[in-house]
Amino acid sequence: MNQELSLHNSLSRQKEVFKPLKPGFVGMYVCGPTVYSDVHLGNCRTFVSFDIIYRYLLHLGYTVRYVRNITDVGHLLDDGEDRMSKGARANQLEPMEVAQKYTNGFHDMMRIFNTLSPSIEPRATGHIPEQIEMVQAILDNGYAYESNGSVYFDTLKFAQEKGIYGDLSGRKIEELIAESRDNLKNQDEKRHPADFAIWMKAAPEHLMHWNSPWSVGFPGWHLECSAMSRKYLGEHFDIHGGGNDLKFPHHENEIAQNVGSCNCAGAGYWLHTNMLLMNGRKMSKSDGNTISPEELFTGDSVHVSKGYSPMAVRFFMLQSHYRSTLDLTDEGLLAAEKGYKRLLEGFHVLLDLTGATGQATDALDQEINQLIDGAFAEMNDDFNTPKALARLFELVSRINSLKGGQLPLTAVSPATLERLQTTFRVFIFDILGLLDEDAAGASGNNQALEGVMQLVLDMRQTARANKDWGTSDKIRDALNAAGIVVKDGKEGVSWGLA
RNA sequence: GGUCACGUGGCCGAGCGGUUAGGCAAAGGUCUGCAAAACCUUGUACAGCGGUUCGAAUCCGCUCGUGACCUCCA
Repeated sequence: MNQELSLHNSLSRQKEVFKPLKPGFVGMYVCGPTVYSDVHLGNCRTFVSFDIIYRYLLHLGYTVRYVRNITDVGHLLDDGEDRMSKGARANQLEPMEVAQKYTNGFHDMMRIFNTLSPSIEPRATGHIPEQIEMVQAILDNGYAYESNGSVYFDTLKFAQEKGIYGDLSGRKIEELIAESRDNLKNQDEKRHPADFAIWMKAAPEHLMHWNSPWSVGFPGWHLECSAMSRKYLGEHFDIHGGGNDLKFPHHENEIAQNVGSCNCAGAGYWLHTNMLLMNGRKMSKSDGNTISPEELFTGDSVHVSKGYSPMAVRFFMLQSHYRSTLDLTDEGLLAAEKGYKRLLEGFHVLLDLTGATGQATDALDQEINQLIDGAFAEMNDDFNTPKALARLFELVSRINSLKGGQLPLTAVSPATLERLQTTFRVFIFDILGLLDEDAAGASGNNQALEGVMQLVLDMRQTARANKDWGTSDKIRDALNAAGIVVKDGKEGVSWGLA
């Protein structure tokens, strides 16, 4: 359990042992959503992935400052119009009203998926001065030039002098020269196609704009993350994360801006999550290959046969590694839903286990401890949730066997049983961030149902004792029809929601 | 076109040179009044063709296929 944490660093393209800059503390920046439309599932997968990473770092005992921004400035469209203001005009709303609406929706969805809130959630529009300062610093260092009120990053000069441009995304400046398309707006203002705007002069009708030394305008595409990560995490910090599709140009340019402004590289470890696919293609809001979280929950979509609960979906995501693509399919979701229930049911059974009287030297006792250690070891290996889950499921088999009598509790020590119970609780709820959906529905405000079920099952037991199979089966079938499953065990009857 | 990934048993999905991944589904068995649940057993998979190696799903090459990035995108 005291193993080191290793993680895959996109910069080196290999696993590295994680060493925080300051022992005990971790600074992590994750690129957040652009709030000009509803979140979609792909976003959710990424943020669930980083939620696991955040939770596991906390579990390891780190004090983590988790910064995840809200992009409410918007980015340039091909026609040069700011996305935020475009949405505003279409809906006759203030730009900030649009941003707020979708920010709220994003927060609601993050809550539904049971992700922890970041420590700081800075907004791009709230950090215009910091961004202007960074533009100025880059200009002062000679890595940007002003052109017609806009300021562009001098990518070619930066690449030649620093020699690091392209390190993250594996690109070469020569290739950029050859491949860059020339259909960008203000192309003529740029010295080189690979140059990118860090300050844009606003067109007169542009709604979102601010004063700056160069023009009334707005910050460039990639600047906010550089400015805000530095403000809250410093010139050097530990982890920077985001979706794979942000690697280039967004993250590459972020690094360039960091180095270009203060000669500091920003994050030491770059983590990238892979894409959520549907029908084998990237899920994307721009090309319509998408299913909204709501549609997935309600089943109101041609892509699914039924609705899936948020935790079933979260579990589905945890069954693959964050660096692998994950193909959303109805069959996959169905399997995940059952697996999730099996895991939670195993936890419930485990809580009721008592009477462990074995020794730590018993083979079963040792096996259980090894599986527990294994689950943590898998998490330490680049947050391998699918493998950790595999160990947990092997433990579920042991747990059920202990309950059913196929394995003896006399071969498990009290300490190990307690460790197992603690581990399951910690793993399922704290690390994997799952919620007990059954418990939420069956207990708490549902004391009445508990009482009724107790009565009904008592009556059924009486009937069974009298070999009145007609009555007992009628009760069972009626409960089944009502969505309640009766489970006859060796030591009594239990029930659960189907 | 350039760059980079990936192609695993019925489905999903781990795997990073030698050992059972795991989940779902399926078959047989145990348990049960009958079921359900649970437990046990079973599948001998790694796109194709070569190569390296005592040994390859795992390394190398080629072929085919799919995808991502190169343009806003998690």
